[in-house]
Amino acid sequence: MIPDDLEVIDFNRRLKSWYLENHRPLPWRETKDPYKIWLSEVILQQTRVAQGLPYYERFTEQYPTVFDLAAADERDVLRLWQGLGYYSRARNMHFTARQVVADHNGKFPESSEKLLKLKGLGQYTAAAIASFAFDEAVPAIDGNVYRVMARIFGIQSDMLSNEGKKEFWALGRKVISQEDPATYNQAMIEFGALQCVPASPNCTVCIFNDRCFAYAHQMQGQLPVKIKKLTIKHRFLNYFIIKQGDRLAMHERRGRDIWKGLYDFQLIESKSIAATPDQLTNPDPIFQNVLQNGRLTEVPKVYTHILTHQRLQVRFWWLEIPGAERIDLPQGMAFYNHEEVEVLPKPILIDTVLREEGYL
DNA sequence: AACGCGGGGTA
DNA sequence: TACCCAGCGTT
Repeated sequence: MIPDDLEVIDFNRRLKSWYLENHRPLPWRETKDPYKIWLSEVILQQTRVAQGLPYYERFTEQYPTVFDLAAADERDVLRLWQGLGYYSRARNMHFTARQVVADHNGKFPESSEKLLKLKGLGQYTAAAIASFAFDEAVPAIDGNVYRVMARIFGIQSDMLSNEGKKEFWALGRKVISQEDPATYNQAMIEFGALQCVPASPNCTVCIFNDRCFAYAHQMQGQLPVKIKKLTIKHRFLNYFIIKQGDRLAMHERRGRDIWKGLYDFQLIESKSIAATPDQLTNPDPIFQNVLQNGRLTEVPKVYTHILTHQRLQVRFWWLEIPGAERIDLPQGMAFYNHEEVEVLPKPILIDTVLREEGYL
């Protein structure tokens, strides 16, 4: 199971040969530019290649260098990120771009240890950039690689526990090719993505089936071990889309909750699904005043929006204010015209509803 | 060490 | 449904 030096050499020879024949041509593999590699790695955190690819194209076009990204408004960065999820990635990326420009003259630090200090770069991403851009011999272990290692080498400890991670990373340091660490890391990731897939891998055609622990013991379905306790929270959101003319009242979400930095509407959260608006309580006198002055139209559909950790049931009401005279909006809210609404970063749910309602 | 953080694809 | 995806930051 734990390979000796000769086995490591053989393993690397076969892995690299497999990679050279089978890898997908992906744009971030054609460059040594640490900025573009960083961009791709952040985009691909918890994100499939197919989903991230168009975002990578748009970001490299809109912000070709770290200076361009650093000069951008966070709002525009979030808007370009819209739909990718885990929006703290975009905020941290923007923050780090500014830091790289301000503190490092626009050049990325050239070791995984230094890269690790940057916001948004964890052990995996720091190692990936260090090996891909600077050929540092440090293993980059993502979900794919955990799976490949657990199966081939028979690692049965929990890959989500700190103890388990230590074991995987220690073995990774032992197995990684010293001659070509960049290709080794790319190959391990690609092997997990294409051959050693999570469900029903086709082991009969696998180049490692003669030395794979999982295949020998028929434990592909058991490995890797991931012990996760995820509690899903049910929430009921009620949105009032305050509208006057073509303008909508929106505000930026703040604090410790989902969609931080994105824009949404007047929200009243309830303990259960609300049939009518008067079942919702909002003591804000300003909102009550808007409610008095507006014409309420309900969006008939109840939207169910699934996040990893929350299940949202969401209702919308249009609250149209007649005329054009100025009206006080609840704290933090402001009117945005059609063009502005379009460019504000919004949760994908909000974007979807505005489209289905014919506003966008 | 545990938890929170999106959205989409697949079996 | 359940699981997974080139994970990270906060507490």
